Amino acid sequence: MEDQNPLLLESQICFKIYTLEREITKLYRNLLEDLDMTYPQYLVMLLLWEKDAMTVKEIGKRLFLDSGTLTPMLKRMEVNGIIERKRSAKDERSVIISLTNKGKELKEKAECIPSKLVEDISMDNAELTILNKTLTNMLYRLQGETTSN
Amino acid sequence: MEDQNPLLLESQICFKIYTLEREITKLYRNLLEDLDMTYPQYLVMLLLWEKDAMTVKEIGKRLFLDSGTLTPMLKRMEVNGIIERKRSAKDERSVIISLTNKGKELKEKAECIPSKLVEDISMDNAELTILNKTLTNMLYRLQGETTSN
DNA sequence: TATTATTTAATTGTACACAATTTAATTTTA
DNA sequence: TAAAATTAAATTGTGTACAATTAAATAATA
Repeated sequence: MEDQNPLLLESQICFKIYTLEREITKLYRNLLEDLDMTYPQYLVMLLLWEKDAMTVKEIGKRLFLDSGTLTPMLKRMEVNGIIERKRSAKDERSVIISLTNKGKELKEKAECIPSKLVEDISMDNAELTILNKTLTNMLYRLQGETTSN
Repeated sequence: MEDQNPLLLESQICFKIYTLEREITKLYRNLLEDLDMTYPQYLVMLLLWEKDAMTVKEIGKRLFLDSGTLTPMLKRMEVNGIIERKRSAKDERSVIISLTNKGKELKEKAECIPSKLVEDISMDNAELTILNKTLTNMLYRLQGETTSN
């Protein structure tokens, strides 16, 4: 099973992660269609459902996204009426993102998503646990390099 | 280690894959900077270095990308002088993508990339093998659903 | 305290990604 | 063979990503 040619596309784990990410986004696209949000937007909502009212900075830190991505995305979410954006009174540099009532109400409709997703993926728990561990390990190594500057 | 709240962000494998994909793209960005190409463009080049002259259709099938992504990307690669695009004489609907001399010459400069990447990731072979297997499995399940329509 | 440095978002510009539609060419079939 | 169906790219429109820069506010310090 050794790889003769390191340039051979199929042998590359990175390509699989690249492809898998898009397949997963596709799954979420279907699951989130009713909620009228995208996967990255759903990630923001997960944070806010867990703890309402966070700054853009905090959200960026948790999702590893910068303002160039978040600012326009959060504006779209504001237009859709699921979040509010307002400057912090304490520190005018910061923008606080909080849920609207509509945004809060969506939580209930989203509760079923993780289980549906696990169903779609249809892998047994043992394998998922190993995968989770390996991904965590890999992520730790890569982010150790990247976030240290 | 069981998860109380299934909506908790950190517990989600999908988020890790989403994050990992961007970390990997970041690694490639650095490695490919000299070659003046992006990661998706590099994937196209891998295919062409392996077998020159493919249609857009074939490339899309291998990379799971559609013409909405490929057409503008291939045009950029053409502008950069690494590939050529021309209509097939046999079937005017198809566009054949082939390497220019500059594109062929880049292969040599790219030979070192996989090893550098493995170095950056710095995971042992056993773990990489398991990861590869699990990713393949997961991909098989997801694409089995998605590509069947 | 006035100046400098840092921090937080926003902005600008480039490059994917993909759904949906359009256009042109080729096949199929009535 | 003419009409209908299919196929391959291109186009249109929306939504991330991210590097690099800018603007405004706050913190640090000379």
